[in-house]
Amino acid sequence: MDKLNTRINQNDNYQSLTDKLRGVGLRATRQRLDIGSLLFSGKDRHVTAESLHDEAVASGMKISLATIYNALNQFTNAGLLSEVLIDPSRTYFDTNTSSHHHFFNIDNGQLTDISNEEISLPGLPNLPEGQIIDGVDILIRIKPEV
Amino acid sequence: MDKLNTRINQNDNYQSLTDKLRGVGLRATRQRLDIGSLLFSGKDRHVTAESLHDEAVASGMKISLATIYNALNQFTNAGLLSEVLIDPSRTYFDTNTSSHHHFFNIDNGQLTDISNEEISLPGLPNLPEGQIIDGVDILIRIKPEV
DNA sequence: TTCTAGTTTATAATAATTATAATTAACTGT
DNA sequence: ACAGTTAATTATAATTATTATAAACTAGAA
Repeated sequence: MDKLNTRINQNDNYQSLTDKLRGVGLRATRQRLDIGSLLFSGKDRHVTAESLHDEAVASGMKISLATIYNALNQFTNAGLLSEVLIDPSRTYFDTNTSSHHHFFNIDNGQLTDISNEEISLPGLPNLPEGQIIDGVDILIRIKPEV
Repeated sequence: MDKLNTRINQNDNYQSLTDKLRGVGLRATRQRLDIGSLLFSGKDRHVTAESLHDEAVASGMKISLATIYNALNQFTNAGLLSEVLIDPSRTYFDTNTSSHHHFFNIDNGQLTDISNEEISLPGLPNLPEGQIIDGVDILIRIKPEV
């Protein structure tokens, strides 16, 4: 019954997550719900596969790293996450999928969102013939003064 | 003498490259001169370690991939190249080290420079307290119309 | 020319990510 | 609730990009 209670509670707690996953055509598995509970519980987040796996393990969740990779890629393809270009040696995922940009603190690796209202790009260059914009990424690298 | 002629011709052709390398504190080795001749012969270029190695081999140059990696990183540290954030799975190097930005054609992977005059970013957001800008990267992803 | 610190290179090591294939679990219809 | 089908999970191997190692080589100084 401990197991049953957990199951029931999880289903309760995860109902909106379940809807979210089904809404994008993904089965609501325990692992995806657990991952989703870490990613989509309020504030926006930036994670790597490894950081998220560490966090899941620390929370007592039983999920393999392969599943984390799969889920992050599936969530991204489904539009629940977006990929951020920060560091060629690691892929970062952002729970904020709206159009926005980033500060990257080169001193400590911290990533901060910049909302679209805080920045403007009025003078867009002429696009090559026959091409249209798919997206714009602005990364402002910052460092401590002095 | 064939070998000698080659040596002499290379020294002639590579004189300005030799100066360039010495100017940044790097010895003018045959391999660095060969790599430099591919990178700095006029128009600006975007390369990966592997693409440059393929090109060097195709030109009959005898350079190991490890040396290409070493040279690209040394050139970058010395300011002769800059690194571009395009694709987390590969590092791109740009011979254009002035402040500028990029179009990235998501359809064919082609990278094109956008000069600073073609783009403007007037409304910079407020920086976090005590932080200053180290650099700004703008990447405009484009794709074929329709 | 000789000496020495810096360089090259084959190779091994590392690190992030993806592929494989067998087990397990979610959904669909009954 | 049940069975059947399909998809997901996972341990593990494979792959890929990159960096480290250490021995052989070489550029530039004396």
